[in-house]
Amino acid sequence: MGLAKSEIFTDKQNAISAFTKVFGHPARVAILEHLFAINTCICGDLVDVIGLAQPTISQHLKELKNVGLIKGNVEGTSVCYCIHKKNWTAMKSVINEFLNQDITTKTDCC
Amino acid sequence: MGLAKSEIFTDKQNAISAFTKVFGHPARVAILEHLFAINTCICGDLVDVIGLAQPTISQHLKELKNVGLIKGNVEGTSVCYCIHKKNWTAMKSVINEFLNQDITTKTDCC
DNA sequence: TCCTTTAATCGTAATATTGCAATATAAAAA
DNA sequence: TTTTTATATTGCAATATTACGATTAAAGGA
Repeated sequence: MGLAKSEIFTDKQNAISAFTKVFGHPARVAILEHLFAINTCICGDLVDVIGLAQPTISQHLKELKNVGLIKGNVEGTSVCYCIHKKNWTAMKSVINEFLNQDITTKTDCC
Repeated sequence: MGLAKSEIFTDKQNAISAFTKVFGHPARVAILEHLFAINTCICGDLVDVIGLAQPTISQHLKELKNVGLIKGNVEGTSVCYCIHKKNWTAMKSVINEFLNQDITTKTDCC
């Protein structure tokens, strides 16, 4: 298979897994951290910062763009990427709702 | 390949991606939501609740256990699973630190 | 126009993931 | 002891992911 049966899950469950799936690779975590750390947006030097080949970085950027967490802007021969603030904030509230489920009233079974 | 070059990333980056990777499948999100919703711990009726075959659920539970987010307790012929509270809380702080990076001072490039 | 720079895309190899049928295991019940 | 119940494991097929070399595309400069 290799294909998740997403049709049997809720939209919210699929949304949570879609966002977190993108975070499920250290390169994409590193890319996002760099985008946050650098005040001005970044393009091709991600290749030097991360240490993966250019096509690999380009592929990871594409996945980040596909879920809407970054956006790119063509500037001459290079492309400037940055965090998509609005979508990042929206994603945060979805993930936080999931992470912050009430744990206190539950009794451990083991 | 299909294999992430985890050695070129920091421990924190790898930890973030390890946790979120587990959330990157709707079935595991659904399992965790159910474990949170049911006050008493749950074992095999996850198969009915989720709608995947028993070996598939068992496999997802294994992955959740491997990252330490749930724990299981054998009770007769059945196994009682529950959230590993301490590890869940620790995971939350790691993920939250990543999600809550300062976004306000950054200027959009596009 | 031709070259350089930058990034995307294509093609492909290696590996991982998802899902399930079949089977194994282990404890309780009959 | 045999049977039932509950879960884990094995094996496998289909698909996805990761990574990169080679190539392409598009803009700027010589």
